[in-house]
Amino acid sequence: MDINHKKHLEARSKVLKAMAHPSRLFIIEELEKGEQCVCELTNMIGADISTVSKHLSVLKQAGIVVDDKRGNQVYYQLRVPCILNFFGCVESVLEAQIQDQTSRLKVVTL
Amino acid sequence: MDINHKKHLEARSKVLKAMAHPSRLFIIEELEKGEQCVCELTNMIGADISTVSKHLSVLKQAGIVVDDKRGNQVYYQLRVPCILNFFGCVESVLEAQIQDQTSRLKVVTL
DNA sequence: TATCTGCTTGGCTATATTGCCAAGTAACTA
DNA sequence: TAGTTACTTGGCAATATAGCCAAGCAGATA
Repeated sequence: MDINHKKHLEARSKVLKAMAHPSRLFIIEELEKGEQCVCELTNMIGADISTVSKHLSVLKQAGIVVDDKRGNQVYYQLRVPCILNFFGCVESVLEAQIQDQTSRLKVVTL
Repeated sequence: MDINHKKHLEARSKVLKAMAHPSRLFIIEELEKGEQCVCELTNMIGADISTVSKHLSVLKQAGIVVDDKRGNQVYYQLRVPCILNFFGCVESVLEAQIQDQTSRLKVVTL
């Protein structure tokens, strides 16, 4: 595995890691609908505003969102438009898991 | 955010989290080419075999790979065929990052 | 049977992540 | 100017993750 490939894998994994949290996935979903301020996201998520702010900074650091201060509010929006597509495969994995569980259940109840 | 949505986000984030490591991304890439035994992956990654085995068990737990013991070797393969597509969006994020860096460089060198 | 190979698991330490509270900052408002 | 709102940052404790070594186990081989 050459050094460039290694760096590329590290870069990819950082993006995935930034997305790999329920609240951050929720934020991404909401931002698909349009920009949102921190306070609105905080209301919807129901955690401390400092926690939400830190999640947003993780997403920003990873290049997934950008922020825009207007007045005393900060609005976040997605930086890339394709995140929705992104989940087709995650869903396939989840469906496969459900099939597994179902077939195990069948074995048990036979 | 209702409870079902929350569970769904948790399930999604578990899959992403399982993928969010350079060695595990490497494994996924290799398995796209076809099944591999633990020893081959270990050679390519260059870590302890126990480390690689644990990475594989993370991927298995997440439903991304399946294992098949043949003789005294264990072969792993992808459980879902779509992982390659999956990265289109990650790449967009990375490209956006590079654009950012480039434009910052331009500002500096003007 | 004894031993070797391929792999997994337990145990450990080092490091990272999460989420809250408290403190700090910036922009409005009285 | 003083106070309020919206947000970020620092600090802390709890928890999770990563990687190595050592030990265990299953299957092949002598």
